[in-house]
Amino acid sequence: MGEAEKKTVDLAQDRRKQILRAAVEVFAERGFHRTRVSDIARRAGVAYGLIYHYFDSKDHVLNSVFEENWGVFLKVLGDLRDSEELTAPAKLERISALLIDALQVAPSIIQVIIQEISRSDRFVHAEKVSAFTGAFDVVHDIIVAGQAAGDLSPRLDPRVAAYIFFGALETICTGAMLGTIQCKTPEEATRVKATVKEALLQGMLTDKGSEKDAT
Amino acid sequence: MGEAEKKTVDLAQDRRKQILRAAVEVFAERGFHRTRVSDIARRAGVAYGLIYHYFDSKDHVLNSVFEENWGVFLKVLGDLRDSEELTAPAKLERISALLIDALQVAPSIIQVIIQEISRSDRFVHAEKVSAFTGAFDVVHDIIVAGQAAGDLSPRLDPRVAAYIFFGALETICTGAMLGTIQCKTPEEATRVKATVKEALLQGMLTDKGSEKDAT
Amino acid sequence: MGEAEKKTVDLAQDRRKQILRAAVEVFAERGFHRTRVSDIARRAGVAYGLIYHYFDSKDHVLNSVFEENWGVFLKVLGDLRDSEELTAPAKLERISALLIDALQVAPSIIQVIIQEISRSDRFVHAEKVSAFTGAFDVVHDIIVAGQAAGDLSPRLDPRVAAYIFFGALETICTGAMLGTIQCKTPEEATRVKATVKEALLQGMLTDKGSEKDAT
Amino acid sequence: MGEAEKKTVDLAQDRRKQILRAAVEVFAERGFHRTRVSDIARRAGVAYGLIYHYFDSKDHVLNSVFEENWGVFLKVLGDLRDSEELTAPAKLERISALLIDALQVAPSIIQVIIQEISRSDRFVHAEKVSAFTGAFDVVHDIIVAGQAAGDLSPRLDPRVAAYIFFGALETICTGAMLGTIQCKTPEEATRVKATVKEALLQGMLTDKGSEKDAT
DNA sequence: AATGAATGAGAGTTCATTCAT
DNA sequence: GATGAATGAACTCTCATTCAT
Repeated sequence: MGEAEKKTVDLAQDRRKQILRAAVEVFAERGFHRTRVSDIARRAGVAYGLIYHYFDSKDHVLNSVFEENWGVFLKVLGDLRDSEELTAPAKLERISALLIDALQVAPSIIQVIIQEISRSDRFVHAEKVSAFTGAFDVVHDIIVAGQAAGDLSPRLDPRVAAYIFFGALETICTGAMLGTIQCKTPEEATRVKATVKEALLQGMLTDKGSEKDAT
Repeated sequence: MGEAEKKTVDLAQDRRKQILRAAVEVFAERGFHRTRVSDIARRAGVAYGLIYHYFDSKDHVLNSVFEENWGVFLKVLGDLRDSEELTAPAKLERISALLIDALQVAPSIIQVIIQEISRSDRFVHAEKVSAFTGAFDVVHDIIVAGQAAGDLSPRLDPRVAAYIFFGALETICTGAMLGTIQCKTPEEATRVKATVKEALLQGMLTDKGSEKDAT
Repeated sequence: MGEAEKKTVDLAQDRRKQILRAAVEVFAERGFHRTRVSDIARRAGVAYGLIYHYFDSKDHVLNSVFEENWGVFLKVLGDLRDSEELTAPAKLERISALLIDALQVAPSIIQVIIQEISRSDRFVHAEKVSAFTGAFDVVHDIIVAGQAAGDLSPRLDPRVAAYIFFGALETICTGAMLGTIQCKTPEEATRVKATVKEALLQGMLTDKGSEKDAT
Repeated sequence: MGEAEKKTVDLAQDRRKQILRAAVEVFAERGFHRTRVSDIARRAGVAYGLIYHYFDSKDHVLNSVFEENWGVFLKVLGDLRDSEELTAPAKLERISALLIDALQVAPSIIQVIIQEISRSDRFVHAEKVSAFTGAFDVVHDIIVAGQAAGDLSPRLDPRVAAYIFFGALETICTGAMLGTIQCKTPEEATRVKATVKEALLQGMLTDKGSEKDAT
């Protein structure tokens, strides 16, 4: 490939990324289905026709957002699961930290993924479900391994626990996006992480509460 | 009001309920915006024009679903908060049990509320946000009170903890609706409730895990 | 079915017919693909949305034109073939007369069918091809039978002859629609029929021409 | 003009021809309006922008196909008409032979011309009509002359007869392109020509059929 | 000459909503 | 009350054409 060709390809990739970035922004603001193709175009500063140069359809744009962002996250999750250096609780803590940090770096992307992952066409678009279940499976595996190692409570249904873990994180993302959870500065993020760790790992109870609760 | 008139009103109320029930079903199946007014009508067994006799618009139908169902739940939550007989942890446990039980009785309603509460039109429709924040505030208040009473960990940011609590329950609802969490029989429900209690209140860690984690 | 319902059905059928008539007119004038759905609507004096009440799509409108007109013609052709009272030449003559008469009664319909039967999406829309081959088969059968009875020249390839027969008629239709063949009055029609009969059955040659041509 | 310049012009002409050839192929396969400019380009192995160096528009490409192919045919037809060595029937036979032979050499070109000549845009693009009427006039003139010479039946309306003649040939072309008329090998072509001659000149009737028909 | 990114008019289709019956 | 025919705004997608490189 010559220099000139390479440059052209790069430019094309840039345009693609530019459109994708714009799409993420407007999807985050208005939601996928309230977003018109022309909204994406306007935000990207291009004609709407151009979007069809780079993507097959509006749906395809969303899918690309998923693939090119969630895929990376999934990869990291997978590596984490397979790591032998960390205990299960440490892995879970790491995952929540990852997500909360991502929230600071790229809140829109997280928002879109979280929002649209559970869109009702989920029954139709298998990729999205599998995107979700992919991450779910990792957490599920970590919990099972943690129980086997004696680090996590054997009284947890690992499947339900994985849902709880994800749900907690998802809602924090939503809160962050709504601005009802402050999570912009490193300090704020640290505070959020601490609460997640406390609530999910140590439990919300104090010893006192725990005693009373001894049913 | 004469007998005849009263009967007419009752019949009208029946029709309204009939449409609302149908709406909940199809909203649950397809999501609000993928549902056509004619879908609701077909499910209800009426002509679609009739829906405009009882509701101003399609949006209005959804709002009614919220008001007439979530409102009831909110009332119960409020009463629970104000109860002086229960500790904060017991109140939280009660709330999760309420929701999980509701999931068995009226899964569609829960699904619709959960699905649409976090929809992107939330910025537009204030009722829905307030519907959500109404419930959120209750949980928040309970957590704050629990911390004050020494029953709940003072290390929790109460706002974040409330989100975590809600998120966990929300995702369980989603899992139940997707069929990936079994929650139909009383036994299954009990098991789910137990995991929620264990994970959120006691924490996922065992003592062993807890020691290792003593950072 | 009550009177009222029946009337409603009739009115609906009327609207359908009204749209179909308008469609035939504009298809004849501009061709199918140059015709916008809104053109049909304007001609029919309705909103374009209404067309989608009665037809699934623009394609469907065309298909309906085919089915509801060509189908009738095909039926007549089939009956003609099966008639035992007429010789093959008489049947062919009858067919050409049928078409030329139809041209006076409903020129637009004939034009649309002729024009669009050979549309290039013919490879896609099997109905139209079969519409054509249906008619073709009848003529083919008549020619074969005529040869067997000794009424038609055994030197004809029946398949090619059927094409010739149809092509001659088709082009006359085109000419009539272009206005280059006068075929409006009964006298003109008679004259056209006579030439068709003369050219196709007797042949264009005179005896004199025939002798010279005796290769 | 220097050698180099001339070579450039030739190359330019080659490119033009290359595009035109590609256009004919895809027009034949998909029809003019279903063909995208990019289809032509892909088939020609050039960028679609280049087509606009050689042609003003997509329409212009089609027009060029007409002019540069039909024009040649028209010239031959004109010469044939003016020939004093052949009788009218011989001329007609020659024309049909010309077309059927062309069908073997360049079926796509014939197909495109036949298909698009009778398209609905005919009212818009005068060239195409005149292309058609040019050929029509020749046949018309030949028939009139043949009648005057006593070689062709005086009972024919020469205008209608010319249409019949053309229509027969046109449909044979269509059949050949659809593959329903075998016309590839010289033997097959001969057979087709024989049927055309028999049907149009001698007539389809046998003497027996002729007697019965003596109305 | 050659490329293909960029543009935007234009077309088909959907569906919430209105309203005459 | 009840129906569904009728309307048209809104939206996605196509593709001929232009133009900077």
